[in-house]
Amino acid sequence: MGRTPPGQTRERVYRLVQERLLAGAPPTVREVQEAFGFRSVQTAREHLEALVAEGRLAKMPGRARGYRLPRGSGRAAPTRLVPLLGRVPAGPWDTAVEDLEGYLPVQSTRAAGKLFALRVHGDSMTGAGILPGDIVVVRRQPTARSGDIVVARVDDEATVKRLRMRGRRIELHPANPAHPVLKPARDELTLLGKVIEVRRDLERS
Amino acid sequence: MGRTPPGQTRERVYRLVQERLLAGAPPTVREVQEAFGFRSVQTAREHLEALVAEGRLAKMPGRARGYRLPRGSGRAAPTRLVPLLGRVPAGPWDTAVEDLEGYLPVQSTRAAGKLFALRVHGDSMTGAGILPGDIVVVRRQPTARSGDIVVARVDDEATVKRLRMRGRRIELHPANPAHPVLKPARDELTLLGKVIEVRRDLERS
DNA sequence: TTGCATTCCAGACAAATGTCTGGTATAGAT
DNA sequence: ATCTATACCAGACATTTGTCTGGAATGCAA
Repeated sequence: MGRTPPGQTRERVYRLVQERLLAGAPPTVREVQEAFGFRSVQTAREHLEALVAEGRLAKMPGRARGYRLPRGSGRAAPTRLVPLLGRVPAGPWDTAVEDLEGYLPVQSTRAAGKLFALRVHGDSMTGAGILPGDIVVVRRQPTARSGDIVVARVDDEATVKRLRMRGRRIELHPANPAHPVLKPARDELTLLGKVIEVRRDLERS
Repeated sequence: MGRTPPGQTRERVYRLVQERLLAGAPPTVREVQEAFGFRSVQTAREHLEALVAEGRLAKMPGRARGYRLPRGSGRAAPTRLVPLLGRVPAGPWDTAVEDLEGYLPVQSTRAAGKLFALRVHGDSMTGAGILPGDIVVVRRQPTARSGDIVVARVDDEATVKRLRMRGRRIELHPANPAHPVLKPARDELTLLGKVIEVRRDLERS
């Protein structure tokens, strides 16, 4: 019947798909139909196919809930859910995955290793812009380069520090003059991983 | 045949579902079947139903791709794709949504207003742990409380500062002694929104 | 042994869902 | 007027997909 102005409904369909994608899964054609009160499935389908033709949506023909956002339009880097651990993994990796506070979505280009997240305690890295309460996303890796900010366990204590290589010696530098530089012996130190992202929530405060 | 140890395959099924959910849509039962080489659909279904019974997954019975993560298990707060803007929105909101660098997933409890993200230029907030190159997630709102970190436009220049109310006067405080406190007149200032999250990428550096 | 739980298989049914054919109505351009 | 494009409808068909029934193999405990 040509009721709504051209392109107007189209836009709302696009937004619905985007919304549903983030809610967990894209809508079915019939869900779109009902969401807009179309009396025919085909109407919803035409809008969706038009969006695909415009390049604003991608689709997997035949598959249920086959409409997606096209590549590069948001999730260029693969997104992963990373566990936010309450305590630092103590023993072997598997055992400590118990007490977690939740998960947070992280985009990582090198999604290779296992990622986890930690809440920072203490103010030893404030000079590097890492404040108490911040969350650091860590990639588990046994080594790191000088200058990297790392999470390490020294004497059963987990800390976030900047790694410095002094010849063969390892130093852990805080970014706060009130804290000392740690110079642990090799066997006192376990490198848990490298900090690849820092996050701070300012909403609940 | 009881081939794999108890719970082992279950764990991998769970991770597959989680992975697919972030990739756009949860898998179908038969996709799980094929991913693990099961020769029966039912085997995949049993693993999925077991995960639901354990409370690790939720499902919408009958619906295609009906398996989700249960509430509170990661996406307690709804996740949204937030546009990372290259420049600060100049005119009215709609016009400036053009040049964006991408989207990033953000969990927000109060998903009320519109969110956008900006890359920070300059070192005026280093004292508050916001460094040059950091990304701030901003909730668009016309007002803010004293003490909030906000994004404001002053003289066609966008800045991130801490808002202070001095009686009826508004002051924008940097967190760096090298920068001056801004005391703009009412009509020189446009409050774009409140910073609700800070992110720093340490991977590409 | 018996029982029970777990893991897996074979084959089918039924609901959900993508797709298609043919049509109406309105607006604008030629 | 004629043509074209857009927005929509009606009814169907075919595939995808969730679900079910019945069973077999393995390990563990009573």
